[in-house]
Amino acid sequence: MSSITRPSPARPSATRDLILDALETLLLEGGSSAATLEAVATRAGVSKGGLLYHFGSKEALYEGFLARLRTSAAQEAARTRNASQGLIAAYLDVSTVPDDPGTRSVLAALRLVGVQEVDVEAALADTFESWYAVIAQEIADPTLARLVQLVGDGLYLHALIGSARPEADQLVIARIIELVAESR
Amino acid sequence: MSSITRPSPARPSATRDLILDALETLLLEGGSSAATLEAVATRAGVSKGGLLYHFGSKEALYEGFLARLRTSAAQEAARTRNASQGLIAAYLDVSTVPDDPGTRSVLAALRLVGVQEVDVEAALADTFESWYAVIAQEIADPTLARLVQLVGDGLYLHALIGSARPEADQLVIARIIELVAESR
DNA sequence: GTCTATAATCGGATAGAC
DNA sequence: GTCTATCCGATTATAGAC
Repeated sequence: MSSITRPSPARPSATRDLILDALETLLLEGGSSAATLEAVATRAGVSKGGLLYHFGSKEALYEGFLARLRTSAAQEAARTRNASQGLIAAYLDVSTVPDDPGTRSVLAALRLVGVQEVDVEAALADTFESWYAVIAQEIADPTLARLVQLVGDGLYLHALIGSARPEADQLVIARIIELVAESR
Repeated sequence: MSSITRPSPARPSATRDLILDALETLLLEGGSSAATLEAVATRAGVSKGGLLYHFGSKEALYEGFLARLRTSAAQEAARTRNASQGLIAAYLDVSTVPDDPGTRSVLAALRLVGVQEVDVEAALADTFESWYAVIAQEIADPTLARLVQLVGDGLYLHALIGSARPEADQLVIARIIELVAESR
């Protein structure tokens, strides 16, 4: 019966994702003030009106972005969970790679912290939480697990402000791996 | 000769600091979008025109804020350097206290990351750098020093998104202290 | 030094054609 | 589903009185 012409407005359409990609890129380039509806639309190759068909307001746009962040982070965490070996190293490494899709989304979301329209903080907290679950599965000692998480988050913060130190950070990661090995 | 009526516009006046305090508070409460010139002026108890006498533009206002961040962070680092004993614990503890004046300024600045007008990232990088210098003075092993810094920055990030875990984080801090002690 | 207009611009959102 | 045109409110910045 319900073969509606207009697809359920909350579901993946090609344009929807293009728009969210454009938003992400603009957030990374110039923060939330650069991400005007006009700019996002243009970057996505549609008009402002076209964008507003998919996301009825700026708030809806932000919510769409955070929804995608949550689901993709959860998926990535699940995938990593199975990869199992070298999990900690992989987790810490990815935090230092600004080109990784997951890292890009998190860094973009970090630039959205503080906006009125949506609760970015909660979405990020959930994201970090889903990764902590993966870490905790590998490290029995909860204090050490939290320590690993905090180092990873520190790496994110440095990626955010562009003050990473690749060589030093690799040594830190190696040291962490040692600590984890000793704890078993 | 030059006994100008108007004080050198870049120097501390009571109102100037009130305005910067107001900006800081508004950034913490509602992010950069909440910090309009009007809102900042009202919060500081002056009119928009009054504010613009001290800071000729929004960019100038932001620069004033970052300048104060740099100098106060440098001063705090210098002070801590002399306190010397329990330095690492103090450094990590303060990262978890959102009421500490220094922490407040850093968190406010973090909410400014990505704005067009000024280079917030560079100011924050300098701030973190001045603390690293203090840490490195206490910890001979540079890898361990960086690890301590990363944990501290992870704590900042969690303070930013409101996902700190006071008990767990205290245990992590205790563990770090042990690691530092062992390394001597 | 501080205030009250006021100008100029920009961003979000609606209406309606195609 | 996408576009153009338009409206409206908010925001930065200026001008000039006190």
